[in-house]
Amino acid sequence: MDESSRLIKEMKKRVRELRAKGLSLYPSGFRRDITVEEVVSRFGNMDSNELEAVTDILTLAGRVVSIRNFGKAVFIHIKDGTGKLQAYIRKDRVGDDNFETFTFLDVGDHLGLTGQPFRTKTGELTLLANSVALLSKSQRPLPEKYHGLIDVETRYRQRYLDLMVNDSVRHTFVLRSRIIQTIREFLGKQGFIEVETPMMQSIPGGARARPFKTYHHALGMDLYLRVAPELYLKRLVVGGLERIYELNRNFRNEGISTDHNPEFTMLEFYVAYATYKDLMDLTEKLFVYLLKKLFGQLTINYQGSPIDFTTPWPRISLTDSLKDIGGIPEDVLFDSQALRNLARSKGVEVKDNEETGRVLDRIFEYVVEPNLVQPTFVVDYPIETSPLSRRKDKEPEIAERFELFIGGKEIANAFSELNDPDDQRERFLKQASLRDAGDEEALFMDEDYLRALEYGLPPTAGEGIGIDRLVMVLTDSPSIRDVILFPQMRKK
RNA sequence: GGGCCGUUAGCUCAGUCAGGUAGAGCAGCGGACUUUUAAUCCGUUGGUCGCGUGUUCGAUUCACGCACGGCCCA
Repeated sequence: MDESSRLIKEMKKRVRELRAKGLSLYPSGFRRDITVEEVVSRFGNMDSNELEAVTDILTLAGRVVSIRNFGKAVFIHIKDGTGKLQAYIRKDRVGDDNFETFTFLDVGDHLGLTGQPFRTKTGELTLLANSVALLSKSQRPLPEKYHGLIDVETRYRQRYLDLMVNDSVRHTFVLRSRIIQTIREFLGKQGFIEVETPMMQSIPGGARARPFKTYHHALGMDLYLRVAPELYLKRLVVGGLERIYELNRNFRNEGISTDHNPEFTMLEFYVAYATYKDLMDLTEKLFVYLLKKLFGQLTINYQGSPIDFTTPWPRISLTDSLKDIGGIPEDVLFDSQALRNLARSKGVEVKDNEETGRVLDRIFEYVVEPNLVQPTFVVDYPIETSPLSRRKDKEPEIAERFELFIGGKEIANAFSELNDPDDQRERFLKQASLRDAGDEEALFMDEDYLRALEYGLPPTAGEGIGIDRLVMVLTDSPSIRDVILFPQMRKK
């Protein structure tokens, strides 16, 4: 399709002609000695007179993003990884041969420049060029300079164009990197070590989710892409790694939405000799560290709503949240049939054989979750939807578990780990029967994991934080696709 | 999986209601211009109107199907 474009044909034809003339369109070896950012910081606050005294010859490089040609002089803007700078090229200064470059220069080409900084009469800091050198020829037209690239499909499929043209996109992904770096920094200071566990697993485990399946030819066996690292991380705690984390990709074979991408980044961390309550405190500390480090304040804006991370955050039980925030009457909450009827009346799809805990979950997602804009811990989940969580000693049907909600999204899920191998076996068996009944998200029995538990997992608490959703909140992005460089797309 | 919306030049968008084979700006191309910055001025090229089928003398326009995308729901 692109190949039939007249414009691209023209550009490629010109490239052939230039090559035929012996021009090097992709030369190597050009060395810049300064970035745009450094030019601005060194010379940005000097006035015209001060700049005239500057004798430094600067060498920089960047992509040409605009050209204003005056015949015997040209203004261009170049953009490098640090910013945008204007350059002024006069024929009488760079010489006739060098100035020839502008007979074939396109927006999109990479250019190397040497020259001195000065201020134009409109006051813009500009490089007065001594010489120019083509560093890399563009053979395709760039999106328009004023409106930029808007088409979301092109932005996702050809993210490099999006990054080139839309500055806020670059900012979002720089911030994403800083968020992840700061999390690692925090965890390191807290005595955690980072580990890497298999992404290809013969028994996918650790979360209720349908896995992707693949095949290893040499081993002759099926493998699954992991839906969570959880079971491997807890094996490591059995082995004596008491504070560990993994920050990497999970894969879930489910629908795509503004909050879901099939591959997504998850932080999971485990602390031996701790409970889920300790993790609530640690989570608050982590967020305060992040917010202060990144923004210098604890308040941000998400999609028009202020979010205040000042601690402590409210802790509310699942049932209280359904009553007080969701407006579900108490008598309905504890009446399985009434609950199903209510769910259906609200348009929530409920299967007949579905556990009551799952029904509660779905109603929660519908009536409570969107309202949890400020950071909120929801605690006390039913054991039946928490097959890897420890029971509360005094309420064995309730798990020692919390989920954290921010901006109406589930950001984290944590619990005191179930370390009783016999109870865990029972839970796996329950899941296996769900799987037999057709529940493709139910957990697989994992004998090897049970064996590890039989050696003794210390009392441990573990937490998972969805990094993509966290980045959404911190970068004010409405869709997960805005924080994943190459979101999953259908093949075109 | 369902509903709604979208797909027109390289990019950003009109036009479609009411059928008669399509326009603008930017970009491109030719020309002028040595402090412009959405440069300006003169001239000019460029389209499988997402794909297919149907209705019609005639379809970018109407109908149906499909593809891709977006939002909402599941």
